[in-house]
Amino acid sequence: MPERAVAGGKEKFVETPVESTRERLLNVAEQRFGEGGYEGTSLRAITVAAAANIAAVNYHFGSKEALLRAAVARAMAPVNTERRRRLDQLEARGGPSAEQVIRAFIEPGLDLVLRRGERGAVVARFIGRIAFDPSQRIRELYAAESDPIESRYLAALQSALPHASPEAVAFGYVNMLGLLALHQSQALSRAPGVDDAEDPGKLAENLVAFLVAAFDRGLRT
Amino acid sequence: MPERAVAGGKEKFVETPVESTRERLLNVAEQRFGEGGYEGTSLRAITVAAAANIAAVNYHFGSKEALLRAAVARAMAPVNTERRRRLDQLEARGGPSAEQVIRAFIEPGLDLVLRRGERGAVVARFIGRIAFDPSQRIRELYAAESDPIESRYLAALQSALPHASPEAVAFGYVNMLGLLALHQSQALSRAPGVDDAEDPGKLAENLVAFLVAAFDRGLRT
DNA sequence: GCATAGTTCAAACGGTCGTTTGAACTGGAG
DNA sequence: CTCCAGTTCAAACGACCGTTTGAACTATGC
Repeated sequence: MPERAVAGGKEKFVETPVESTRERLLNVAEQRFGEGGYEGTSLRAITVAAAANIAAVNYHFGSKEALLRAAVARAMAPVNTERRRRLDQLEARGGPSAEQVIRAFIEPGLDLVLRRGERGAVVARFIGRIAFDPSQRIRELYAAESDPIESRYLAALQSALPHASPEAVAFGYVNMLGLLALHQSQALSRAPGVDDAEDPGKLAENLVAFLVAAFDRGLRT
Repeated sequence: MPERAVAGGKEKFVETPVESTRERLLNVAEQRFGEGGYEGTSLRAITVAAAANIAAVNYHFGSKEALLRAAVARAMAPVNTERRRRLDQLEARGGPSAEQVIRAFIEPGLDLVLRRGERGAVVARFIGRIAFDPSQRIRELYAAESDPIESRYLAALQSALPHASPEAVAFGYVNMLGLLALHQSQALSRAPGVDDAEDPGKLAENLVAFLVAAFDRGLRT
C-alpha cells in the first residue's frame, strides 16, 4: 500500500491530501448511482469522473455490483449506527412513544445525512435511490443493510401502539421506509423550492408529524 | 392495415383473435418495464417476448422512449379518466371531505387497476415503477401524464383542509403520490404475504385510512 | 391480372457495456 | 542496489445495446 504510508511502528502521518483511488471511486459512485440509478450509470462514467482507470474498479472491488455494495455499506453505516444509538437511548428510558421511535428512525436518515454541506445530500440521494431501484436484486442489496435493525423498530413501534395489529404496524413501517427514501432521493420535489430546498430540519419535522398522525390514528384493526 | 380488415363501408368483423403486433409490444413493454425498469429492459427482450421483430418497435413507435411514452399514456388513460369522473361527481355535490378526495385519488390507482385478473397487477406495477424511475427524464415523462389533474386535486384538498397552508397540502399530496406509486410497484412488499398479497380492496382501505389521518392531523402550519 | 401501401423480416450498423489481460510503474523491505 | 507486493495503465475482449437498412411478404384497391 504505497498510498497511505502508515506502515511500520512509527506513524508517519503523511496526511495524503487527496483521497485514495478507492475512496474517490466510492465518492463518485455515490453521486452517479444516486443520479442515474445502477443500470443507468456506467463504470466508465464513474472512473472518468474519479480520474481513475476503468480497471481500478475490478481491482479494488471486483465488479460493478461489488462497488455498489461497498458504497451502500459505507453510506448506511453511520445511519445504522445513529439509529441503534437512539433506539438504545430510548429503550433505556423505557416505553418510548411512537413519535420518539419514528423520530429516531427518520432523523438519522435526513438530518445526519443532509447536514454537513453538499456531500450529505449526495449520500441521501444515493441511499434513497438504491432503496427503490427498479431491479429487485439491487433493492435486496440495500435491504440487507437495513434489515438488521428493522425488527427492533417494529418491536418498538408495536409496544408504543398496543392497539394496532402486527400487520398494521408493519404496514406503517414500510410506508415510513418508503416515504423517507423518496424524500432522501429528492424524487418528491417536482416544484422547485416548494418544500425540499429548505433546510432538512424542517423537512424532517414535517415528515415526522405526517407519520406520527398516520401511525397514531391511521392504522386499521 | 391488413391486420384489422375493417376498412370500407361494411364492417367485416374479422375478429382477429390475436392482438396486433403493436398491442403485443405495448403489453410486453408494460410487463418488462415494470419488472426491470426502463434502463434495465432491452428492446430485444421485449420483442422476443412479444414474438415480434426488433425493427417493429421503431416501425410502430419510432424509438424505445417513444414505446415507453405510448405505454405510459395507454396505462394512465383509464386511471385519469376515473379520477376526473370521481372528482366531478364529488364537486357536483359540493364540499367533499379530505377522505373523499383522497379516496378518489387512491382507489382508481389500486382498485381499477389491480382488479380484473393478472394484467391489472402488471399495469399497476408498470405505473408505479415508471413514476419513480431513477432517470429524471423518465419521471418527467410520467409526470406529464399525471400533472393535468394534479391542480384539481390540490385545490380540492385545500378546500377540505382550510386550516392547512398550501405548502402543507402540497407536501401531503406528494406523499400520497409517492406512497401510492410504491404500493403499485409492489416495492413495499418484502415479506411475502404480509400485506399486499391480499386483495387490493383491503390495501386501498389501509392506505386511505393511513393518508386520511396524516392529512387531517399530520400537516404542520 | 397489376399496382400499392402496410407490415414483417434477417442482417448489419456504430457504439457502449462490464470485464480481463499483461505490462509498466511505485515505493518500502531486505 | 535488488526484490517484490501493491497499484495503475492502455488496450482489447466478447457481448449486448438502440437503431437502420432494404428486401420480402401480405392483403386490399384498381
